[in-house]
Order: sequence, then C-alpha cells, then structure tokens
Amino acid sequence: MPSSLPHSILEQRLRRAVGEVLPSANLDTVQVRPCPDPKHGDYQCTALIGLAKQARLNPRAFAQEVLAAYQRLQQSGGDASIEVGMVPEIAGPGFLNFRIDVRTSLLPAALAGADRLFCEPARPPRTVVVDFSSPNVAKPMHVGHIRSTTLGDCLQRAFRSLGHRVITDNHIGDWGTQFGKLLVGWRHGLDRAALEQDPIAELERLYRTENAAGEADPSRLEMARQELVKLQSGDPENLAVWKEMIRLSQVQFDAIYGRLGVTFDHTLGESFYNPQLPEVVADLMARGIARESEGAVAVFSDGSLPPKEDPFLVNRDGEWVPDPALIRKSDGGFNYMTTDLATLDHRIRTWAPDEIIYVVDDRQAPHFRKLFLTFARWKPEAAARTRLRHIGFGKILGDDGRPFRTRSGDTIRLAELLDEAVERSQRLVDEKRPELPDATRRQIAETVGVGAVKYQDLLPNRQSDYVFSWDKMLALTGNTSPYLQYQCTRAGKVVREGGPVDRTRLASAVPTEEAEIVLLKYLLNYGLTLESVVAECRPNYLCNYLYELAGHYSRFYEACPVLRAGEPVRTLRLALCDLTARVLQDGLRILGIGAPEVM
RNA sequence: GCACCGGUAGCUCAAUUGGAUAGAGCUUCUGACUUCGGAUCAGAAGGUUGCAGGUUCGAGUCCUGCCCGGUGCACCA
Repeated sequence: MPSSLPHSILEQRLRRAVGEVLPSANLDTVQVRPCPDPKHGDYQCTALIGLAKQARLNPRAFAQEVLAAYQRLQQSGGDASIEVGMVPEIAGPGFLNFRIDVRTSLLPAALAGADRLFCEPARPPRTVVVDFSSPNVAKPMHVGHIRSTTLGDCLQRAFRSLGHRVITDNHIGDWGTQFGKLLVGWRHGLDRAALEQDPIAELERLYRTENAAGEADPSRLEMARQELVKLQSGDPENLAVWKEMIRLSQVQFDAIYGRLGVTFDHTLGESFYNPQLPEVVADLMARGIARESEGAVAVFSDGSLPPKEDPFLVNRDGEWVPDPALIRKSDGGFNYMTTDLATLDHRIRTWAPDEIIYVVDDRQAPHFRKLFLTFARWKPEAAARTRLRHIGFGKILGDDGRPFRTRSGDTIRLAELLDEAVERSQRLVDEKRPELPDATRRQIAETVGVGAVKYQDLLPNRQSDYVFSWDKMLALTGNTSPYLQYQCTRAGKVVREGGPVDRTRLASAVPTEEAEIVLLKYLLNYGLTLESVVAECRPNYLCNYLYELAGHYSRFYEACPVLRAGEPVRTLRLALCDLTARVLQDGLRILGIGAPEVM
C-alpha cells in the first residue's frame, strides 16, 4: 500500500531524484523530517549537503540539480493531489525545505493518514524479543523494578504498534544460591500463619534471618550449601518447596502486573535453562573459548579488540590484566553468565528473532558486552543475524539525591508505592470532582495514580537518573500524565457532544486558523515519532510528542470554538478534536497509561 | 588506577543520521474569564550547553586533554 503521509511521499520521490543525479549516493541517508522551526517550512531534508561533499560537488549546485529532477518526477507522476501541494525550495548551504499548501493539500493528507493514526506499518516487520522486568522469586518487587518494567512494556507496545512481531519474556530469578538459605529457613523457622498472611514478607524474613545466622555460624552456611546441592540434584522434597516458593511469588507478580497492565508471552526463568548449563560450558571449553582458571572456568579476551574497548581486560596500576567472564564457579556451580548464554542460544533457536532487547540497569553494561562478545565467538552465524541490544537506564533518586528509599533506609515495595500514588490521586479527584460517584472516582484515581508513576519514569532520558517526586508526577500542569489525560478527556468530550464526524462535509473544508493548521500538521508526525521511539528505544520521544500535541490542542481549543461554529468549519474542528483524542489515547496506551473518559 | 554514564536557565529536565535563532515545566512577575470542562491559555524574565583546544559550511551532539558527580572492575544477579 502506497504511503499517504507527506514526509514519506516526499522522501520516496526525493530518493529517486537523488538517485538520478548521483547514482552512487547512499539513498538511506536521504530522509525527510519535520522542520524544527516552521519558519523554514514544514519538512526538510538536510542530507544533500553531506552527499554533495562526499562526491566533491558544490552543495547548492547539487541541491539545484536534485530539485530539478524532483520537479520533473513530480510532474510526470503527479497524480497525487497531495503531492502537488508540496512546495520545495533550497535554503542555506543546501537544505531542501518543503511547505505544505494548506489550501489544497493539508486536509487531504491528514484524512488519508487518519485511519491508521498517521502510522505506517514497518517494512519489513522484524521479530523482536524483549526481555524486561525480571523480578526475583521470594523477594518483593520494589522500586528498582519500575524502570525495567515500564520501559520494557512501553517498548514492546511501540514495536507491536508499528507492526513488528514481538515476543516478551520475563526472565525471572527463580534459581541460584539464595535458595539454599531459603530452604534451611523454610525447614527450621517457617511461620505458617505469616506465610498465609503475606507470603513474600515471610520468605524475605526467612532469607534475612538465615543470612544473619550464616554470618554468625559457618555450619549454618554449610547446611545451606548442602540444601542447595540437594535441590540442584533433584531432591523431591526440596524441589516441592522450591516450586511452592515460585508459585507464591508468581501470585505477587501477577497482582502487580495486573495493576500495571503488563503481560508477558513467556516467563522462562533462570531455572528453565538449568539442564543446558553443563553442555554450554563443555562446548565453550571444547571450542577453546573458555578454559580453567583458579579452579573456575572462564572466558578470556581473544585480543581482537584494542585494550581500551575490550571488556575482558581491566587496567590495574597502568597494566592491562585479564577480567574474564566466569561461566563455572570453582565449586562447580554456574552463574548468570552461563544462564544468559544458554538463554540467548535458546531464544535464537526458538524464535529466530532479528533483534533481542534487554531492558536492564546500566550498571550491567559490562556484563552484556561480555555476554554478546562471548556469544558471537560461540555461535558466529546466529550472532551475525541477530541484533543484540542492552537498553540500559539510570537510577531513581530520592529528593536528597541518593537512591530512593524509605526514611529508615529500606527499599520501597512496588505495591506500596502504587498504593500511595493512587491514594494521592484519590485525594485530588475527591477534591476536584466531588460530584462523581465513588466507584468512578476510585477508577479515575487508579488510572491517574498508576499512570503518573509510569509517566514520570518514561519522561526523562532513560540513561539519566531522575528524582522521584510525588508532587511533580501528580501535578495537573506541566509535562505530566494527569495533564495529558485531562486534555484527552477534554477532546473526547467535545467529540461525544458534537456527534460523529461526517466526512462528507469535510470535502469543502479548508483549515484557515493558525491554530487549526499547526495542530493538523503536528498530528501528521505521530507515526514518525513512534518510529524514532523504536529506533532508539526511547519512550521519552513519545512523551514529549504527546505533551506538545496537548499544547497545540489546548491553543486550538482556546482560539477556535467547535460546537458553536457553522459548517463546514464545525465539522473540520470536530475532526481535529477527534484525531487529537485518538492520538493522545493511543500514545498513552503505548506508554502503558490509561485514558479515562471523565476525570 | 582504568572503563562506562552523566554535567544544558535559580530548580527538574528536553533537544530525532551533526542542522538554521538551544526549548519546556516549576518558581517569579503581568495579562485573558457571564468556560464547547480554568485540571486552561497568552506574555515577560531567566544561558559563555563544566573548562580548554580541534574537526567543518555548521558542534549541546563528533575527536583530544582536563575538572566535577555517579557507577562498575573473578566465582551475587
């Protein structure tokens, strides 16, 4: 299906024009994007200057030639009325600017793109595995799980929305040395009543008690080690307890994911890969990629990278010394590098993805560099056809600039954090809309409270740390989710009151008010924004787009009466409200945030 | 010590292959209302983008050196 969006039509034609003038040019670099400053036009292409320089041509003269070719193509293939209304001009050192003819082309272009909300399906669609959230069994989900969960969920929604095939996999921590202590604790100190009451709290208590006991009494540690060995060798009793701990944890996860609206296609935890780990190590050793060292088995640098870029080397006192990746501990146990290698192998063999995205804390960047490099040495063909990306993120800080914790220094549980967000938004809704029924106010409070937490998390550049602030996330002005939700309800309300948009009336409509024109042009960029979100895995692009859109809508709404206007202006404006509401709603949906009809 | 990530307005943050005059919000001040939902909108003020060089038509963005903050550096994940 041919594209109907202006930037896409322009780009395709421009690429053909460039190809005619300069056959050697890499046409992928020829991109048409919205002008940052509308003074210069609606769309621009800045790539011609670079191409001209590469080919040792004068940039402006080259732009002239491309423009001439572009206009020839436009005339010969000028069946699309939209395209005729794109007026090109050369500016500055060789920019190409395009202006949409508001009278003939703007509205047709917008209506043509409206059915798909100004998005074009990805071509070709890719298969993408998204690995995110990854909480640990027997521990509460806490504030540290927010970013991976909201980022990962948003990214998978964005990919899906553009037509990519997405597989989400929650790689839960359901295996490892902590289960030795947990098993000893379960056997000796389990409080059944407490387990009934709050299973995760009780499991956490068992672990802490046992951890302390182990520090005081080495024989206790030895017990834990033995229980772990029994578990790993398939002891039925320990397996049963371990499974029960997973079940109890999954109940907790499901409750929180349910509240967050997050789902996974698969939950293949670490234990799933356990049977494959010996083979992974044996194979890596057989291929000479790993070798024994100090009783452990480790992967060392292969020397293919300069020392500064080699994650398998670290500089100590001016000397580059090995910093290997351990894949088997000296006690014979395996660690997460081994599991991650097996996981990667399994994912590629099972799903044959084009891309695997790991949404994990930035601090693990060195681990992922080692993982990806080791995998590339182990399975070169598979690695060559799969893009592996670690999508890292920073910390959440308290207002004292230190990691966000309770006053007593404990980690904050996600469930409690969501409760507080909802309580706070409940107070706001109760105050602002006392006339609404209780049940409605409760629903609004839930949607607004949970949405505020997510939006605060998605708005900053993911790599930077951000300061957690109840007041800011729930503020009704500024770049917050309550503001976006509010604008969404406003736009939706007008459409509900004004009735369905009668498109036949639009045939004779032309946007004339500045606010109408600006809003309409901005709507056209929605799909482009989603594409950049997906390209760089940065949901904040979408947040900022939606905030800008809400601002354009607000100014339009202020300046242009809708329901009071005469036809066909009334229908045109109603259509603008409708499109805005739909884009805002869809954008919030991709952020994982609900849009109440009333608030 | 070495590596990675940051350093942008008083504060919190944006800035899409390097693009045109670095943008918002909060705060402060000034305006708009017999509201199609004022949880709104408009205007003003606020900057040597940590510092110093370099690359080029053009640098917050790329390169080099330095300063400051955070994080990581063998059997936890």
